[in-house]
Amino acid sequence: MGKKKATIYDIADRSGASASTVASVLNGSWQDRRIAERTAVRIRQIASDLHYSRNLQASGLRKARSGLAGMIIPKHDNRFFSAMSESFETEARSRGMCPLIVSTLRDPKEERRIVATLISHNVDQMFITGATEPDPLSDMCAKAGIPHINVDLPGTLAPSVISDNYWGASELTRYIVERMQDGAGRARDAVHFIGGIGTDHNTRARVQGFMDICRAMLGSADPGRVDTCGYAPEAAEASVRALYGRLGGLPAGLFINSTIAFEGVFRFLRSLPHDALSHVVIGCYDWDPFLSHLQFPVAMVRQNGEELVARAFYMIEETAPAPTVTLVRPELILP
Amino acid sequence: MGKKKATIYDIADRSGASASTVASVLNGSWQDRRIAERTAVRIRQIASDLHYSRNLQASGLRKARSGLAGMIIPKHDNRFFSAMSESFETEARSRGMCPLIVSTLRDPKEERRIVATLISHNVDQMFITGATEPDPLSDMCAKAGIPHINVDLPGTLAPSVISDNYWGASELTRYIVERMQDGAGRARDAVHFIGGIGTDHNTRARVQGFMDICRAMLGSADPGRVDTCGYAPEAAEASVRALYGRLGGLPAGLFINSTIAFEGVFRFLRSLPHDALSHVVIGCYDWDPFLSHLQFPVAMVRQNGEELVARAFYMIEETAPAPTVTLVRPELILP
DNA sequence: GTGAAAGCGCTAACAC
DNA sequence: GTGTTAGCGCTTTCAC
Repeated sequence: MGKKKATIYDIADRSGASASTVASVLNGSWQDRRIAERTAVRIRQIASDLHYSRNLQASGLRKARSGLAGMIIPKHDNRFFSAMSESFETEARSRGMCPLIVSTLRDPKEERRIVATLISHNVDQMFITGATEPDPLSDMCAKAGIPHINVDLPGTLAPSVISDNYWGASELTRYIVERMQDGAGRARDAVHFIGGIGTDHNTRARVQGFMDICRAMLGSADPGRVDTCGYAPEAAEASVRALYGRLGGLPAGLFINSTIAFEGVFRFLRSLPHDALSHVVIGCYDWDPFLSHLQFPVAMVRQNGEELVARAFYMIEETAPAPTVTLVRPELILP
Repeated sequence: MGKKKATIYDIADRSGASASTVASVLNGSWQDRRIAERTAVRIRQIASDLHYSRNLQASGLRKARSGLAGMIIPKHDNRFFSAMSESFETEARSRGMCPLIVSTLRDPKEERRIVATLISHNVDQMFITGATEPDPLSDMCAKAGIPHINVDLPGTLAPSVISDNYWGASELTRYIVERMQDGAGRARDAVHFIGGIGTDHNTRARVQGFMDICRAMLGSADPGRVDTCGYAPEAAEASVRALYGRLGGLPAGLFINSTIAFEGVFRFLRSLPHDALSHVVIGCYDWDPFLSHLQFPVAMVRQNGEELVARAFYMIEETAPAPTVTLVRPELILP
């Protein structure tokens, strides 16, 4: 059964029509060709009898396209990126394309290997999301003549659509500092930044926003209050613990840079007596539903993955887009 | 730059070799053809000068394959499925295939549409994961001659690899009941099951395990203690609240069927005085790292997505596999 | 060790 | 309204 897939020739034979007639009926171009309704119906009937399925490889080869919309992401198992995947699928499908999403595990070498594979599969466009080194990838796409765009992390060779990390961090910091001031005058009256990677573009923008607001609202911004200890929970846990030791207690405010880092911080906080937490204002850059339900309130910054993807599609469809950076505001979610 | 991609003919022209020689050098079959090392080197040099990239569409068309490993999943934005995606990618890549993962949003119609698309793209194999109606999809794959397998939810027309839900639920129930017995003799000394969909295969298996252990350990299993109220947090929250009202307090044990349902239950529990929770034993079928860090202990069942995928690959590579069901044990994670 | 030629399934230009 | 024909870029006999 169905050993060999039926082709338009099989249908042409059975129907007495020619291959091109069959093809145009089956690929939707029959209106233009003014094929008779009767012919079309007959052909479709036979096609379904034979379980015909169009061979998009052959079609694509001929048309020099594939109908595949390619996207690379760092990880599938991540709320932010998996939400982007879903938006990407929706947008791709609404354009009649099949989404092809592949993860790179943040490895620059793997990024290149995978982009090469997608190019070989003739993807019609490439979304480069969260790439550690976007420019070499842009280069590869350019050489293959494939429209492409950077998402979430910017590059210099193609348009980029990224979160407004500076704005998000500023707002979150402002929220924290305002709340802190209710109990001003105490010692340890500063806000501390924990998590992220110092060389990462997004972390840098967030630190910048954090520092600027500290300077504006508190009169000073001490770099010693920023610990970009990485994203690992263990590192973040160690970081708060050390901080707690140094200060002899919790600081007035905590800016945690990602939910993953938050996991570690939370582990430490949970070990403290309950009322130790009552005076610290906590904010987390990134969103997770469970954080809304803890014993203490947490403000969060939720990135707008959907909008990032929508804008990226919009931009990639421009002719000759300039390598500009488009910022998309995240949302501040208050407890 | 790179407007038109280079083909083997461009390289043939420049190198003086024939297209077939170039092709075999560039696709790895040159060892068999005993192409001279010198020729190979020269060709590869020119290929890289021209930024040649193999056209897998043309290659696939000719070889009647695509190099694509297809998988459908219900959702990307889900810990379990996104973890499976990562395992799937690893396995696919190690076989030299490109993973093509598409989500269906649990809509049977969309499932069929997407499977049809993947078939049109000539995927070499199809992994049908968490499909609400797997059999029609099997049918489509069979007619197209595509090896396929069901994962996570079983079908009757193809081999299936699924979690041992009965075992997982039994173990979780046993854990809960054993702990409950420490404080036995109280009223409200029963364990209640909340969440999931009664008609869903997996939920049914879990309810079965739950009931069997209740019967074995507590002497009776009251169907009134099972509320498959769906997966929505709101529904689950309403369910515990009602239960609390009926019993005049919390039951001795709670079996929450999924982390999503848990979110709702948690919302209610949090509203209770802290010591109200000290006597209830809580288990959650499914795993989320944040649940390990709550104010009260939670036992969890963690499904082994990696093993599911590994087994599925193993089975799909069998010749003429029977439509058997392979069970993979989840892991009980104690607080 | 290498080349010539046929053909994978489809589309598009042109013919009638 | 529909048929004929020439490829898309590659692989694969078969020939030498």
